[in-house]
Amino acid sequence: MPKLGMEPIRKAALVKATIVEIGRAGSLDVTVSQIAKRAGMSSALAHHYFGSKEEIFLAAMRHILSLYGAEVRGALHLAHGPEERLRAILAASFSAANFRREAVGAWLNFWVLAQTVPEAKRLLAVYQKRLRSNLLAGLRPLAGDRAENIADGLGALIDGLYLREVLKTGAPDGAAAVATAMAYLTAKLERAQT
Amino acid sequence: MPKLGMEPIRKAALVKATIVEIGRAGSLDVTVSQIAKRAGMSSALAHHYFGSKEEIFLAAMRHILSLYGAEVRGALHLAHGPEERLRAILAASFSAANFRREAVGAWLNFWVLAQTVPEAKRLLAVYQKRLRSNLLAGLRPLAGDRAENIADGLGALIDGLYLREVLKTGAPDGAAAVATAMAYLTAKLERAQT
DNA sequence: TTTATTGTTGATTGACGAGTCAATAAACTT
DNA sequence: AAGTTTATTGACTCGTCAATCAACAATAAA
Repeated sequence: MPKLGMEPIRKAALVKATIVEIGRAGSLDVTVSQIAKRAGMSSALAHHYFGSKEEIFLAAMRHILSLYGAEVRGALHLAHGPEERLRAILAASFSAANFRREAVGAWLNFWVLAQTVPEAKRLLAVYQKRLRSNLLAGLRPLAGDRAENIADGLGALIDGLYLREVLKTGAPDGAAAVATAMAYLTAKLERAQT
Repeated sequence: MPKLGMEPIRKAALVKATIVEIGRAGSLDVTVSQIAKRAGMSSALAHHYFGSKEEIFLAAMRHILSLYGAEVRGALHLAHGPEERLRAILAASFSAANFRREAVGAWLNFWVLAQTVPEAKRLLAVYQKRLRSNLLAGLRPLAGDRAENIADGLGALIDGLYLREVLKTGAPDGAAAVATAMAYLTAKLERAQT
């Protein structure tokens, strides 16, 4: 059976399985065996490819972060003008892919991971910084030097909407979240123009 | 040594120690022994009084929630008029007592706990509901039927500001958080009046 | 066809941790 | 004084889990 070039395939399977398992368990208390099993291999193999559980978690984080990043970039690419770009960022943030229960659960737990694991903290900081600078790019033409202020509030609001999604029962509603964030935005912008 | 009436004292000590340890560890991966040690007793005694680790966590949650509730109630008591009351809620939310690193860390982890433990979820839901109704009471006279909309956004914003505090390095800045939340509020209110 | 190299796992190790228990002691009751 | 309740702990059980290892299989390189 052993063909060559398995490494990327297995790694990808493990990353995917990790996100699913964390989402299912709702916590980082997931065993390597569970993850490996879901990914269709032995736990020994998981260790073989990643070396440690922590590395598996970090890889999963990078994956979620890069998925999100790609989606934002894609949406930004199609959008023209500041308003459209801002809306695109919000839409990507709450898109079906990112705002699904399992991803949101994983996200929350990565936040916890960041408290202990410096590399996890770093990754999250990168995400925050990128979001901030994307928002600023859209906001500056519209709000001038009030842009930073608005961007920080909007960033926190986005994170808060994610957080609240965790406690909700029933299917996630990305559209509602986008609406809330857009409402914040327009309120702030109208005010900035005065 | 054994005096009578130790139960409440020991329970209180354990609750306090739990919050400190969770804050320190940045996760729920805290052993009963650690908690008990910090509270100055054996782990067996902790089990004796609480029965299980989960019960200890829940007691700690109730404590934090009730501290917060008391602070809001106290602040509300002194405030007159809708605007003042809203400001009071925000000030209480980000007061030095609630917004300190260790409490924020514990808060985040209780969110995680809520994913697994129904009682924890219930407690968090109670908190959310109470916050919402407090905000609504202040908002309705100012914003009429847009109050609900604003309250939901503001609630999420508060949670988001907490979340972001976790990643920050350095001392927490409650005043800045209040300012951000107030800015949201005034922007929304001005808009509502139109 | 030897000899690496890569893929793969069952079994094992070693550590840690929640919860239990038996035993001891001080205080209260009668 | 004898008996009961409350406080307290060290030692122990039992389970779990991350990480390692020895061994085996298949492909590629020499």
